[in-house]
Amino acid sequence: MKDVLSVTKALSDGNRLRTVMALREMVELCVCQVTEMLGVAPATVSRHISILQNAGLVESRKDGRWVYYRISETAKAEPVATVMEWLGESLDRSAEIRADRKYLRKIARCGAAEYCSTGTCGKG
Amino acid sequence: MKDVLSVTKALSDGNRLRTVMALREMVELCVCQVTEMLGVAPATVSRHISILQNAGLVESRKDGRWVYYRISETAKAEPVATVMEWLGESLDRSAEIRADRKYLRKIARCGAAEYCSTGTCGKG
DNA sequence: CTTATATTTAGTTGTTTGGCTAAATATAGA
DNA sequence: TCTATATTTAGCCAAACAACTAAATATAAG
Repeated sequence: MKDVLSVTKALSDGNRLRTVMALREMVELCVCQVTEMLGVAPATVSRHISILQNAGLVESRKDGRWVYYRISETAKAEPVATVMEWLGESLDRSAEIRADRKYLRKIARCGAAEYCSTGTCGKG
Repeated sequence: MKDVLSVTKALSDGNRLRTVMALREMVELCVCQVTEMLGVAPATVSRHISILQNAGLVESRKDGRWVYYRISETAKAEPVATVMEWLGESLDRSAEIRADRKYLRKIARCGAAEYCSTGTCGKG
């Protein structure tokens, strides 16, 4: 039951739901990009993502100064894929998630690194 | 997003997960039966069940002094059915849920009313 | 009508959780 | 090496939450 609880608890916060949906949309994002999207402190985002990671929903890849996160392979396979499918069906048309996607498109125009460091890509 | 959060929050507590699984197993249970199973105060169970009900996961039927709860029709239909399916796949073999089922079989030998009121059916 | 039982609501308490800032860690680049 | 940037960890605070008890509500039965 602990495994199931770690997943439901991970998904029982609005900022974490937004993060999961953003990763489903963009395939891969670094912490600073998620931070921009959510509008909360980097430390807070880091903690949210680690909760998603401990639940097995996301996995990471380190590249220089950046850590990129994406939906984990186990989250794409059964039985957790069932939940992810439900999230998609239930949130794809949600106003908050649509607004996030609009914002993410702006971020995606530049590489993650450029976006985070230079501020030359509409950041802020 | 609020709807999705109400469901994930409802499922992010161990006693509520046990309650949902019990209702999946037994079709219908009154508050006092769930109270026996969980081993917490009736008021606590009542509050847990109302959270499940507000999330649309269970529905009730009043019969005299008793209020019977069962998995709601909307929880059996898409898209929420997807989540319920995941719960089944993930928890059917869980130790806690198996123990609950064993206990529920004892309760099921008598009617709900008899079990709760008389104490002549192995209650306690 | 009175008592007993089932459930819910109200109010209290300790724990968990989400947010912050500050400090620590890791890496890139001057 | 020294500085700047990205991320994480630690520590703090306020809000949310799960548990309890006591009281309120509803119904059945004597």
